[in-house]
Amino acid sequence: MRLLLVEDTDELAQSILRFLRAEGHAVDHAADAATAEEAMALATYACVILDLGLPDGSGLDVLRARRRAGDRTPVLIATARDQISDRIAGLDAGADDYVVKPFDLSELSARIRAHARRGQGLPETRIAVADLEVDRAAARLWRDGAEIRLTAREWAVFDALLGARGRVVSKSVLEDVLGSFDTAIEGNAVEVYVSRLRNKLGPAVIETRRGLGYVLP
Amino acid sequence: MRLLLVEDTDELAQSILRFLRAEGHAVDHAADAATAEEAMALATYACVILDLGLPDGSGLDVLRARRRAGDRTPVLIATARDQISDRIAGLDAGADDYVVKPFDLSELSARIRAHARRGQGLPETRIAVADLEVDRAAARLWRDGAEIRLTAREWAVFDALLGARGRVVSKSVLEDVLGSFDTAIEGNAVEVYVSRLRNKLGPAVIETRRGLGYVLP
DNA sequence: GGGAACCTTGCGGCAGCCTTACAGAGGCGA
DNA sequence: TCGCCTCTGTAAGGCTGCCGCAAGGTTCCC
Repeated sequence: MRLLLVEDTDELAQSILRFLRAEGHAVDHAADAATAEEAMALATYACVILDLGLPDGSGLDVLRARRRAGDRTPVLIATARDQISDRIAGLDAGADDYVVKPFDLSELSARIRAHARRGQGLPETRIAVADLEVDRAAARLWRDGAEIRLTAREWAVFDALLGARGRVVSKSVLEDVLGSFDTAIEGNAVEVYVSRLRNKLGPAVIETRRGLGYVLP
Repeated sequence: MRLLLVEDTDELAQSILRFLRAEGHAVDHAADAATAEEAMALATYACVILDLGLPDGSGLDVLRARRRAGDRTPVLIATARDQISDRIAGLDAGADDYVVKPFDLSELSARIRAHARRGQGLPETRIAVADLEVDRAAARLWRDGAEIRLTAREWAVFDALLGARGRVVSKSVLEDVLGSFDTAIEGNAVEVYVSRLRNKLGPAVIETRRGLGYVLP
């Protein structure tokens, strides 16, 4: 499969390239953010391995820009062992995975297989819903730049509707979202949460389909 | 969202459960492979966190069994730092990701979000019926881009006709469809619903076969 | 022309939904 | 430990509009 390696340390890059090519992959190499962005715009890759510390800018910016442009190519971030916050930022920026440097090459290979195999289908992290701006990964949302705060359960219901956007979600599915095996839900809890959400989000965001469930337009 | 934690070390399990529940997730807990398998068969999870060292068998076997059964729920493996071969085996068995123990809880959470997000990217399946556009999974339909709203029973009848497209559906079958809600049907209810559907969908969509039933061309 | 099958419309009853209120659980600060 | 606050789930009451029947009209076939 066709891969893109974004890595500025030449020695490391060469050894990774050698290994992946030996495995039969067609691998392109970009040593800086500008080249990487250009390559991703020009070609379609099964997977991109992205180093964060690039000479001409953060790899994260490249990633965000591509995601904003609707690109869903699986991206695997390479980071140093102690940069946990980097990893989280990376995942939230739309990365699919990360590997910790120094990484085992056969492990890298397994991860590439895992991600390329999946096809794809990664939605952007910021989406517009009615007049709201929603960041699913961060579990936050805004209207006119002002943040609207949801409680944990309110978000759980809203997130379930987001995940099935455009499709009708039955009340029993939403009950499932709210309850586990041990804490079952009875009565009209779902209705109550929909009501509370409408109070915060406005009445037009969640539509009722009598007898069927609820939809996010 | 609804999660499943498979972890046999009780102390660790409790602290993860507490954390994830505080984030608003509905989390089920399984302490052995048998329980885990049962839970995954019974409920639909947004993501599963799977420990490999279980008392009654390898978590990998559970994973392989589910994948063989066609289950695509995102699975996140938890493994000890030095078990690189385990990680590779896990990814190749169909896992989507792994975290290394001991892991940072907020990092775990970010990874769960990243994977659960992806699990829902189902493509919508729209089909054309006469001059209508129909999405059966979403229970919605459109003409010229404008949505036509059906009530629950109207949709039940229309959906039954869709499922047998091209074949004649007898009135008694449609009565069954309507009766399955729980109240028995008498009289001309089916005719009434066909009439209401024709009002909304146009007269040419549903054809009458006198003495036999109805067809969708 | 007559009968059977089907279509259409109107309407009361009630299921399903919305909203508000409230009590319990849990967290937090003093 | 106590009080305060937020979040959560249940209960109760009110309202909306869907449901199914009924009645009368229309089409089809013998």
